[in-house]
Amino acid sequence: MDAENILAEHGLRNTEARHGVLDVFNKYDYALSHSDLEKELQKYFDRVTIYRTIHSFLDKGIIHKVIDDSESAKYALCADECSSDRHHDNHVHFKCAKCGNSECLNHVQIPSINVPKGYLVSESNLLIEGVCASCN
Amino acid sequence: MDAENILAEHGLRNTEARHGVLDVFNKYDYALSHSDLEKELQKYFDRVTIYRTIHSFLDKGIIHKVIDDSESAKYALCADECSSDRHHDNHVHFKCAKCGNSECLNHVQIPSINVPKGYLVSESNLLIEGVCASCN
DNA sequence: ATACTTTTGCAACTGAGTTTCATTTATGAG
DNA sequence: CTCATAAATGAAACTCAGTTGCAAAAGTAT
Ligand SMILES: [Mn+2]
Ligand SMILES: [Mn+2]
Ligand SMILES: [Zn+2]
Ligand SMILES: [Zn+2]
Repeated sequence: MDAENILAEHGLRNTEARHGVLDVFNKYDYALSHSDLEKELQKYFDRVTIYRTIHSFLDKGIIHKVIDDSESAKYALCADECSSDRHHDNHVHFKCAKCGNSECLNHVQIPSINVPKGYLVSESNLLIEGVCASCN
Repeated sequence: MDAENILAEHGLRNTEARHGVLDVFNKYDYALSHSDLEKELQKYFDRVTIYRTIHSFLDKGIIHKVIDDSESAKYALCADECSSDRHHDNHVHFKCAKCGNSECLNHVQIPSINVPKGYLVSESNLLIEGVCASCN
């Protein structure tokens, strides 16, 4: 799906900054931080605009946060039909110790876990660290 | 085990700051951030000392990092015999949406996951979000 | 084309974490 | 116990991620 349609379907105005950010996400197959985006886009857009774009994409279900022990937050495109109302990003994330990239293992589901009595689960987040297929 | 022994066993000098930080960790049953520690200890020690204490405890295997989608890092005491050489913190972490606390579910192991061909796993980190037993 | 609303740029700000260096403290040898 | 040495601490300054307020610019519907 092209950038214009993605924006329209999630109720966002079609602006150059959003288009540009989407293009960068499509260009890489691993999760990107604000500074990754800024490296490619700072000639065109202000850093605050990039932060705000990340927020609206998160909010509308265009991207999801990839939790990672690194200092700064990373984000990746949602694979399925996520929306403001509901994210279905129930897959495992993999962080490579060699290249440092974190990627979505979209086809590896997070197993359900038995928690102790009294606890209620709403969502899970699983990060696996190791060496990725490209670096191995 | 008392603070002095914990420090000695991990090859750290017995100082007031380290003793104080250990006491705060023992006082709470959930993971603490630097600012949580600072709230209790700022009258006695400099904030930089608290940062450095966290680093040496991490390094020596006295505490481990609790990964969490929150802005700042959190840490918890290691339950088993962890050391510089080896951490055995293979348990699930639980973050409560109500109270905001993250705790170690020390008795809930992270299951092993089948990753795609070509990937090598070295460690896993599982965060479950929901409502904790106290808030439920 | 116009009016209205959202988005953007810019500057200033906050908060987490780090670095440097001089001073103080813990520890082990004598 | 005293002293020498290495390690730990405090203080100030700094870096980097992320946020806020506000005026200007751009998108959208009529
Ligand atoms: Mn993902
Ligand atoms: Mn833990
Ligand atoms: Zn890799
Ligand atoms: Zn709770």
